[in-house]
Amino acid sequence: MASNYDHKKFEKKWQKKWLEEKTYEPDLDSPKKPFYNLMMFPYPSAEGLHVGNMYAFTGADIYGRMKRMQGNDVFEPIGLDGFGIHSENYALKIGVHPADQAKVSEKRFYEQLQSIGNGFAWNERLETYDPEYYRWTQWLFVQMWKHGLAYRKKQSVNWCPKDLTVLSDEQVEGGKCERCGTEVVKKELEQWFFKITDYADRLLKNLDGLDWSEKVKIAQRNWIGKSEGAEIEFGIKKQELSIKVFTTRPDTLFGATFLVISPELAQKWMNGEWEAPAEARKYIQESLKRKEIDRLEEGKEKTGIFTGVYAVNPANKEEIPVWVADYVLGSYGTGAIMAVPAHDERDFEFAKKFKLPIKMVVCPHYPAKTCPVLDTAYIGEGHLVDSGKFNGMEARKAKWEIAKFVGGERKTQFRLRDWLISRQRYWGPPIPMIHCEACAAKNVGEQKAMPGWYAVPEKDLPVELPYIKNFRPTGSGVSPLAAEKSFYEVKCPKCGAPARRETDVSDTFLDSAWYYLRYLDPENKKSALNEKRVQKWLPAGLYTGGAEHSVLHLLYVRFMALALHDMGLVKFSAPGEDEPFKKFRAHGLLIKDGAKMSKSKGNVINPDEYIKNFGADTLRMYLMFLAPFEQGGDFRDSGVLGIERFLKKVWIYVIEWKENRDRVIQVEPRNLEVYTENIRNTDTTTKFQIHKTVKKVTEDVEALKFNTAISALMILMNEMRSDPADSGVISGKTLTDPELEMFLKLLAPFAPHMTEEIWRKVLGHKTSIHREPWPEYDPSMLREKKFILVIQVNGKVRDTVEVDAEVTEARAKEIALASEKVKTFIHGKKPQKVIYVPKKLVNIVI
RNA sequence: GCCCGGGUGGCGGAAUGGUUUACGCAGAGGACUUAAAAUCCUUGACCCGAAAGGGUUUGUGGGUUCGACUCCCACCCCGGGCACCA
Repeated sequence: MASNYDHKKFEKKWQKKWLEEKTYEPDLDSPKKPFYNLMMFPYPSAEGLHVGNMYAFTGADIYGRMKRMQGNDVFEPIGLDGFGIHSENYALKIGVHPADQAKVSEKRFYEQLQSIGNGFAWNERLETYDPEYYRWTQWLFVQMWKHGLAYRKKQSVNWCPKDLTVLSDEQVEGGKCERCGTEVVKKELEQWFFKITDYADRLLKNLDGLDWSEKVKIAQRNWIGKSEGAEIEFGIKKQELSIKVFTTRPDTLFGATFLVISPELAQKWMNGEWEAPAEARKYIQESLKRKEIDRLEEGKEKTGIFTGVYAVNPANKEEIPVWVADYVLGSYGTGAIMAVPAHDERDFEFAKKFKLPIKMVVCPHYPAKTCPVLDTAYIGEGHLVDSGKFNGMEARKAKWEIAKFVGGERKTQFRLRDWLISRQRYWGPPIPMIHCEACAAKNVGEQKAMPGWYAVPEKDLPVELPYIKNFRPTGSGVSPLAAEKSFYEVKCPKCGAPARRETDVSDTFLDSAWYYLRYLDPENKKSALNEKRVQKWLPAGLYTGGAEHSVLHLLYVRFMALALHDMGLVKFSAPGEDEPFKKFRAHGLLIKDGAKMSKSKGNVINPDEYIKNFGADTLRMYLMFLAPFEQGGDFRDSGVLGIERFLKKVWIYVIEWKENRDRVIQVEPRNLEVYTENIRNTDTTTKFQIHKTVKKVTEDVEALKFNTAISALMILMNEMRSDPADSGVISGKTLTDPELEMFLKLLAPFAPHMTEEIWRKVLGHKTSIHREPWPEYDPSMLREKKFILVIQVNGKVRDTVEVDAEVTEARAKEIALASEKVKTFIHGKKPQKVIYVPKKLVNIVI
């Protein structure tokens, strides 16, 4: 008798079997149809895997499983992004050494990742904190250095005064530390940077050719922030000085009624020959101190002060005052702007507050000679007025002419800044650089601009992270490694003099900027990557992950790929291709009962319990059934039951189907043919449904719409179970062997364990269902013989009639007009129009 | 403020110009059972009506169309991201 499916018995068993049989290990060296199914690897920074991780991995895995069955060699690796501040903070929180915690987390995470039933290629797993991995992360740093893409510079960084540590930009939320809520201050520190700005243009341009979630592309475009404009020089009266400003609106130059310089630039002046008035000096110093916090305060009023200096507007030779204000950024453009209050909201606000003149030069109601000043800045199109010889021109068209007129230089600015790569923390790959005082004094070194600096020779890599007791952040702006003499004392690789090793570690995002390359050959002891395999497997077929990485990981990883490509270190399969991921899809966010899951709310779902109670198959399907994958979903306990029932029904159906079939064969082996033939002739609705489902599921999985794919499988199951077949020996409709197998294969990516149990133990196949070819539908089976003709009167449905699929237009209209129900709405009037939509409806307009 | 999503039954959602609410959950009624669970069957937007039937309905208001959840315009609300980038 058909007993219930017991997931506890089967899931572990098949997971083990898949490992033994290497079901999900493709031939990395000679794949026939390589398909790299990559998903963002997790960072183990909590008690265990979050159900949100499982959501992401399951969706990607279902897609990968279909691709595998469609004949691709699918490579679906997994690993741990275990280095870095997330994991270190977790270790600090629970009071364990990060290196010890890593071992615990590794075991725990891998067990959990095993239990969700993904088709991971376990042989290729990697951990970023493994010296065999970070040896090559350091090697990449050295390559960046050698190619002039890594440099060192003094710059202000985010500093949390409570946690006594540097924070990365992404750890600053609304000007506050994401962990303790303390206001972040700025601190000047010497830092390592990667020249991502060199690639700004390419990173932007390449986006057009990428098949990525549109919101991610938009986020990257905004982050790169390309602006085309001009640099225009303003002379300063009575002094030899001049001020250069960057503007995207040279057409409004005649409306520039004052200049504003940033406090940073003002300070530079003060260090030079400028005698700042005491008031200004005070303002500059104060704003330099609290700038970052103030800027983020909502509804903050603009502040500023007059410098006492006047400049000359090069367009009309008018004298205009120079102000210093903190709404102008020192790090963007030239650090100075021309203020055109009539046509810029920020300048308008500033002019209003300090009663500075506002002059309209772009007029929306041309041909008025002058234009009244509006109560907000006018940023729209219009014609120029009050602009000398340019009067009457369309503002947009005059843009470059005016710039040229005053000798301005065309310039492109990017909002993107160089990537700050160094961290004053412990748990990361030490930056493989050595500084020699002796060489510095002699002004020699590997890079002219940075005397005394040498990369650690490649043969000496990795620079191992020592196991030290005092791994806590020091608060003094240096890494805890700076207290370890045995670590930092080295000899200069050039002159042999005593030198000092860099004690900062690199950003976690560098670890994750190349992991996908290492996956292809994680054991490689000779080089960072296996060029042949890289060329075969990349660009990846699909990359999936969270949208929160839109402008961090996803930008860094592209940058590194471009840089490696230019260094000649990687070549992808298509000639000239330099992007690693042609297709990227962001999964949605999983929430709980309408609210975000968070530890403070206590509503974080632990997948373990659900796997234990319902099984991985049920949880996988439930997560995918919630909503479209790219939209996210709302996790509610009650919904799990629906999937549990569905899988139970599948199990019972198959068991009964098998028992029934065996009984037929037992009586007389030849009966199977007769039996099958009978089925073939009796039931066409189910056959139609099967082929329709194959089409639907295939298309939906391809589009990552797993929710509707599951719904289609349910509809088919309901159909299979309805109306006892003519034979009367089995409840529900009877399928032929190939038909039942088609259904099972469609279900296999969603419920890999149960379908495998059925495939091999119930149906007796020798090899895995997950290596079976994906079912194809027969288009001729999809043709319906009849359809429901909808009859409308004035667009409202009044009747429906089942008609032959081949019905002619004339006949359909005739049927519609003959309908009794329709007649009562026509009231004997003559229809003005009768519209026929083939296979759909007739609309009678009266 | 700007950018991106989204607003459809009691709930998650389906439908991208053609029967609104597929599929699932919860609910109601019934069968089986000593009983419960499980399972199965029926029902299932709202209003009027005993019923037949009719009317209304996809955030709001307008428009295009024979026909609009779907396209266009304006507005409101929710979620997410960016935030003085000149």
